[in-house]
Order: sequence, then C-alpha cells, then structure tokens
Amino acid sequence: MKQQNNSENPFTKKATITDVARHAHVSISTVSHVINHTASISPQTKQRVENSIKELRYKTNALARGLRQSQTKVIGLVVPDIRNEFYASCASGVLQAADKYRYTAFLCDCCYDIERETRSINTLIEQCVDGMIFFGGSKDEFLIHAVEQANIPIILGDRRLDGYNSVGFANEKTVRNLIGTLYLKGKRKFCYVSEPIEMQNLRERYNGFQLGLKDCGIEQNGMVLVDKRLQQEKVKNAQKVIIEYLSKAGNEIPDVILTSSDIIAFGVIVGLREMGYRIPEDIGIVGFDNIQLSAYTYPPLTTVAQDMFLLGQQTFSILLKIIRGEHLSGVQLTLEPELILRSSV
Amino acid sequence: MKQQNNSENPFTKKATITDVARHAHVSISTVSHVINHTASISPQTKQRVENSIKELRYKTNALARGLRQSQTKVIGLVVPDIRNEFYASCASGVLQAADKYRYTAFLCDCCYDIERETRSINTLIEQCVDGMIFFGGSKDEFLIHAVEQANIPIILGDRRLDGYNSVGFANEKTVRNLIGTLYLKGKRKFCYVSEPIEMQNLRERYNGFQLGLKDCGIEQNGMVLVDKRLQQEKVKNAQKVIIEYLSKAGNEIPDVILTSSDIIAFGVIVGLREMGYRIPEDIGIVGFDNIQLSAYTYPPLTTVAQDMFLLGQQTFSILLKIIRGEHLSGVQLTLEPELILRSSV
DNA sequence: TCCAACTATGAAAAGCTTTTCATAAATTGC
DNA sequence: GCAATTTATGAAAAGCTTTTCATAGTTGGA
Repeated sequence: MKQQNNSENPFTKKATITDVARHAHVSISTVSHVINHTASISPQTKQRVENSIKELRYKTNALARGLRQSQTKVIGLVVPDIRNEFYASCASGVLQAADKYRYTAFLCDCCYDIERETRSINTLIEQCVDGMIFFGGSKDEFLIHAVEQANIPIILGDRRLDGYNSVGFANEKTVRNLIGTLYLKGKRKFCYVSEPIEMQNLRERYNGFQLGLKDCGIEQNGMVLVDKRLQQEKVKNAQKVIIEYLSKAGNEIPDVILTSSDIIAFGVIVGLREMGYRIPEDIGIVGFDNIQLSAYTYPPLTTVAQDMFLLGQQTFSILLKIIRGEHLSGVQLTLEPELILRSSV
Repeated sequence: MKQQNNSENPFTKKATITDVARHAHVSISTVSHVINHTASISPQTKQRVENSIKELRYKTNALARGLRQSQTKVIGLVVPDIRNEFYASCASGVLQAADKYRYTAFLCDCCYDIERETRSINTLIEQCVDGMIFFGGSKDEFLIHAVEQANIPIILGDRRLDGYNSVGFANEKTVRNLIGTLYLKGKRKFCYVSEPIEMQNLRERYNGFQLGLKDCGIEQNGMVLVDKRLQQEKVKNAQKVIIEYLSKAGNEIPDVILTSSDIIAFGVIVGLREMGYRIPEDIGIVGFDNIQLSAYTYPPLTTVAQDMFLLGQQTFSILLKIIRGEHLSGVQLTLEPELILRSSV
C-alpha cells in the first residue's frame, strides 16, 4: 500500500473520494451517493462522477468504509491444515459461496499449532472480520469462546461444540451402517485403523464402529489399531502399523479393515500387498473421504464420500445468516456421506 | 463485526482506545504510545494502561490503524485452485512465512475463472493490501498490469512474466536432463502426455522435453499427447487418452512416457495396466510433482519433486523485501527440483 | 543558580469513508 | 398561483487510530 514516487506513473498516489469530487466539481457526499446509490442524483452529475472515477482509477478504500460502517464484508477462515485435501475442499466451498455474496476471506492455516492459531485469531479480531469459520481443530475451545466473547459470529465445520452452530457429516451413523452392510455380506472380523481419536469427527467414526459391532452382536475383539504415528506420514506409517500388527496376529486376521481416511487405507493396502495378502479375497479394505485417487488404487478403494465443497458452501451460508442477524441458535446441519462401493471389499 | 445487544455480555460493544484512555485516566495518545512503544512512559502509567487494556479486552482496530499508517500488514494470495495439492502447499508456505512476520493473507481461489479473478483482485486493491502474490494462472496478464498500475508490490510464483519478479522451478532444465538420463539407460522412444500448454510451467516442461530429444539426436517423433480433456478429471481422462493412443499406435509403442503431473501419470498407469502392459518392463513412466501418494502407486512412481512449501516461503520473503522498499527488479529466483527415482522406470 | 537536555504527557490533525440533516430548486396537485 | 412534495446537492460529524508538536516538570552539569 505504500506509494513510491514513481515518475512514470501519474497515479503514484491512490485517488481518494476527495480527488474524484474535485475532479467532477461536486461534493464528496455526492460522489459517495453515486457510488452507493444512496440518494437520487441527476443523470448528468452521475455521468460526470462516473467518468471521473474511471479517469482517476478510483477505488473505494475498504478500510475507511469498514471503519465507518462497522462492517467489513470479510470473514476469517481457520483450518488445521490447508495441504490436506479435505480442508482445501472445504475452503474452496466457503470461498465460492463467499464470492457470490462479495465477501472476502482471510485464510489461517494453523498447522495444528495452537500458538499460531491463537495469534491468527487475535489478528482476525483486530481486523474486524464480520464472522469466523472454524474447520476441524481440537483443544482450541478456549479460543472459540474468546471469539464469542468478542461478539463475533461463529460457525463450526466438520465439528460440533455445545452451544455453537455447526455443519458436519453424519460420521457415526455412516460407519455404523457400513458395519451392518459388511456383516450382511458375511464379514465377521472387523479391524479399525485410525490416528488418535482427538478430533470430533474421528470420535464419531470410532463410535460408529463400536455401535455397529454391537448392533451385529459382535463383541469388541480388540482389533482397534489406534496409533500416534498415524498423525504424520500417514501412508508410510499405516503400512508399518498394519505389518507390525499382522505379523504377530496369529490367526486373528480380520475379514475387513476400516480406516479413518483414504490416505491411511493407501498405506494399509501397500502393507497388505507386501505381506502377500490378496485384496479383497483375503482381507477387504474400506477408506474414508473418497479422495480423487481412491478410485485408482489397486484394487480401487471402497470408501465413504463426503462432499466437502458442499460442506464449505453450506457453512458459509449459515454464517451469513448469523451475520445478517437471523438469530439462529443450535443449528446443527448434518450432511449425509455416500458409500462408494468399489472392488477393495 | 456488528454488535448485538447481548445483555449477558458486558462487552457488547468493542472497547476503543478512548475507552482505555478514560479507564486509565490518561490521554488517548498515551495509550497509543504504550501500545506502540513510541514514547517514553513512566512505569506506573504504563502499568495502569496495560491493566485497563486487559480489563476492557481492548484490541487495536486494524482498520483505523491501516487507514492512518497506509500499511495494513495484509497481503493477497491468488491461486488458480486451492484444491490442487500443488497450490495448497505453496499457499501453506506463504502463510507460514507471513505468520512469522505477522502478516495476514486474503486467499483468492480463482478456480481458473477469469471473472472471479478480476473481482477478487479489485477487492484486494480496495482492501489496501500491502502486496500480492500470484501463483500459476494464465491469460490474466492484464490484471497483473492493473495491480502494478495501482502501485502495489507484486510477485509471481511458479510463473514468469517479463518485468516482474518471480520465484519458480527449473522446469525446462529438469525435464531436459531427465531425457538425457533416460537415454543413457537405453530409452529411445519417448512420449509426453500433458494438458494444453497454457501455463508458463507447462510450456517450460514441454520445451525441456523437446530440447532433451534434440540433445540426444532424436527427431521429434510425434508422440506428444496434448489433450484438452486432461484439464479436468485428470486421472480418468489420462486413462482414456493413453488407451485411445496405444490402441491405434501399431508398433509405435513408446519406451517411456513422461507426464506433466503425477495425477496424469496415475491415469496412465491405470490405462497401461488395463491394456496389459507391464510397468516398467514394457513401458516406463515418469510423473511430475511428487505428490504424497506417488510413492505408493503400483509400481511406485518415478517423479520430479518440487518443494512447493519452500517456494511459498521464498515467494513471501521476496515480496516482503519489495514491500519494505528494497528496490528489487528482475529477481528471478529458481529452485531446483529433485528427481525421485522409483521403480516405474 | 541557570541553561540544556530529557522525561512524561496530552491536544489536535489527518487518514478516507458514510451518513445525517439541511437547503435550494424543481415539480406536483389543486 | 400557492402549498406541499420531491429531487438534487452539500456541510459536517463520526468512526478509531497514529503522529506531530507543544508543554510542563525533572535532572544534570558547569
């Protein structure tokens, strides 16, 4: 925003509304009225002002406007990891919906770092955003409360928290039903592979797994592989984890392995192949997320598709309603994932 | 940012510097000086002000500050598609570097839509960003010129444009050398699969392919599969494209197939398998990007790794220098990709 | 003791809008 | 032809900071 003295450019200093007013021989208010359609203006004057705007390349200063209107048309978008296809898609959905209503978004990529998240959120408050969207995340409830205290509209995506509006997927139900479906196909020994159950959605999936087993009258048989290593380098570590497990499992070999994400399923597939198991004949496998490449593993991966882009759009829509003052409370929109049957099971 | 009258919350209206001043029995200037360390203040006064700030939960209004200082500490980050792992990683790198210097970023996800990009950039100008970063993109030179006219610092990532500073990868050289390496391994018949050569980096890769062939004394043998379908649903369409080609290729079967991205390589692999070719015995294949899953295709994909995160960080660093007034011109930082040899070739 | 140099504080301007209210001119209705 | 509207425009305040400059009081040195 700093202006250098660039002699080749006559527009060295950004034109202000005052410049336009002077150039068009009208008052500042008149220019403002023309821009905002907030008073009736004669066609000639209007034309003159518009010409001046064009000629001077005038652009409204959003800072001044925001300051005056107590409304910035800017939101904050907080994600745990933008490199994760899941959150990138959510973000994309939010941005597309926001664009439709001429909102702009600050992106805060927290990288699971609570200090960074804290910093980011303070900045967002200082920047006077009209609202904030939080995707995923964990252990940051105190931050969300702080934002609420600052009286800034909030919505949570892919996450639930008492007292807050949210949009999410029916994780529990989906996994639960999935178990039922697999049971009907004759599967009896189920295994679940996941990173530690820290985030809301992981908890729901895990609960769904347990409930599904209970529905089918299967006792929890200990085949739950929750491993901290799966938080990073997921593919490689999933491969390790499954190999370690199966090498000492004896005859406790599962019929089917459920995973908390496609990425992990990838690693499991590689591990199984390495150990000589055939998929799906010996062991079936199910992913979660339906990432682009899941259709192209060998064999193609059965998985659960969540429309993250839609989630993002819906999330913004609700936030917008809150911003506009519709006094929503306890909205908990739930989108249904879709089971994608492929040949890995 | 709108405040509702929330009777349960005593902080219904955001505290301003005036409130703090009143509360601490000092002048507004004194408060400002305490916050910005811009004058010497007695310890007692300082303490009093800091207490008031805490008590009232005062946060500086960045709009007012930006307005006054003509400096917002905000940048605009323009990407063609945030769902693309490549750009997501670039963005992540930018954000991490920006965070270090307490900058915040607007994310504009243009989705290859020039109108949306135009809108976004106008907004960024209105928002008085201190600088803008453009990743990838094409056919939007006029927009970049407009930003320059507005005297806003610019830097391009993974892209070059005459007269602008940029950070990119040595695409041409890398592919060129790659051909040489493969030639030494005995490969003679090369095929190149790519979406239309619209973006700068694609052009460089393609040029590298041609130059590499020339280096080896190979005449261009027509095995260039540039197909518009590869702009969307890349995996599926790459599969189609390669199958179509090979079905009518007769004995013009390549030794090795180079692709413009891992995603496309994925599709090619699936297509080759479908047709019964063995990889790498019958046909070798090379990707580009080293996406997370490229290590886990079957067989694992030989590819070219680009450190997009680093690219992002570097891009921001240079932008920051420009913002701070170091009069750089014609900076063209080039990062070297790394060849990742795996068993697909 | 007096002057110079700080230290500590505050008044007021400036940065760019929007918005309220006032006013003058034009139009309408009768 | 006159009152009542309506149309068209502008002056000025307000929104929240930072920053310059002034002032009053201290301190230190000669």
